[in-house]
Amino acid sequence: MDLIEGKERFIQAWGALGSNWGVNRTMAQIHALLLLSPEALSAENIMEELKISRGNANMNIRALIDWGLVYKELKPGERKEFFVAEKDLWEVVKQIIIQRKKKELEPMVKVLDEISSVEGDDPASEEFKKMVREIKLFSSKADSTLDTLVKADSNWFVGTFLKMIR
Amino acid sequence: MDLIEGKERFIQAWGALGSNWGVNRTMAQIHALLLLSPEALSAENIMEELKISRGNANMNIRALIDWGLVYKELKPGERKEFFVAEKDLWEVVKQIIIQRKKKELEPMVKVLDEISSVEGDDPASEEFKKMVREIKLFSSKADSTLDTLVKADSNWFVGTFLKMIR
DNA sequence: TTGTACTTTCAGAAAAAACTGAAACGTAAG
DNA sequence: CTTACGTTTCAGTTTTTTCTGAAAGTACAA
Repeated sequence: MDLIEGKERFIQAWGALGSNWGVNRTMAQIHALLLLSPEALSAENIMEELKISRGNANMNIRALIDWGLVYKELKPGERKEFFVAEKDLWEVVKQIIIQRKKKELEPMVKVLDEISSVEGDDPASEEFKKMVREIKLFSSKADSTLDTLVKADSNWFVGTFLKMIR
Repeated sequence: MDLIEGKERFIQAWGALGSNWGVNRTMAQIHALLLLSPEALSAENIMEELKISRGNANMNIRALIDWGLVYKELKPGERKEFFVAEKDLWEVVKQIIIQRKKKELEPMVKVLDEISSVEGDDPASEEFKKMVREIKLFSSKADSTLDTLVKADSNWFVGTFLKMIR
């Protein structure tokens, strides 16, 4: 397998993976391309390599920046913008956790709070409220566990964690 | 807020959450409905409550069973099949981890193995191989961490983990 | 064997998500 | 001010995903 082919395979695989992670296919492919690229790339470079339109490239690059997975880089003298990926994978995972926690877990907790106030003391209502309380408890625990995880650093994660819990 | 309304809100919210977790909206709504239901429900019950077609109900129920999130329950004397949700949320999360690890992480590791054999010792190829090795290392660690996590039991998760890592 | 009650399948329809390309916009240099 | 170079936006189109409904399949009982 040669380099071109290898890159291609990786970009495809990373794209497929991303599409299950709240990151659409193209967004993940752009990230993959940047991950493999030692130098910063311009929007044009990305459009060419992935054969996508300017609009698509621009929108997905912005989204990656919002997710904190890609950074803008301005070269002195150049008017064009260049982009580099966050290459520390633990950092990438952390960013995804942070973003998704905010976008998913927190709204869920809000709904749970609201619906825990259903009226009625019949068995069905009591049952419902009990289930809601349980889910709320679990969510809060998940929330704070993720917070702690995100504060932990890379070395701790890859090194100590495993030994500690065995 | 009354019970009907509360259930409705919960089903909507759980559906939205699921759609970001590799579980489609309807599948997650069926799971939500079953979670709230003290008794097992038939396909018909589910079709009515969620206003979906028989085909859709059937396909999503099967998928939930495949994911290990819902169980079939046969009532003696009844020909119809009934369904109950796995109600232990830690069990639910574990199942999702197991399934997604298999469907996503493992194929990724396979691709990484393949592409780590790119030929060429020019700087670009070396750079590429270095990146691939790093990603592979990270993936393996994630893989075994998740394995360990999945083996741990619910009480450990909700109780000890937090204290341990603080 | 036939009827009945239920489940499964799947082609086509509908809905949702992603992409394109061109026009509008912003900004620095001339 | 105007041109040149680059970025952003978004209406319309394409692609992908999900859903429907009817037909086919299965299994038990009479």
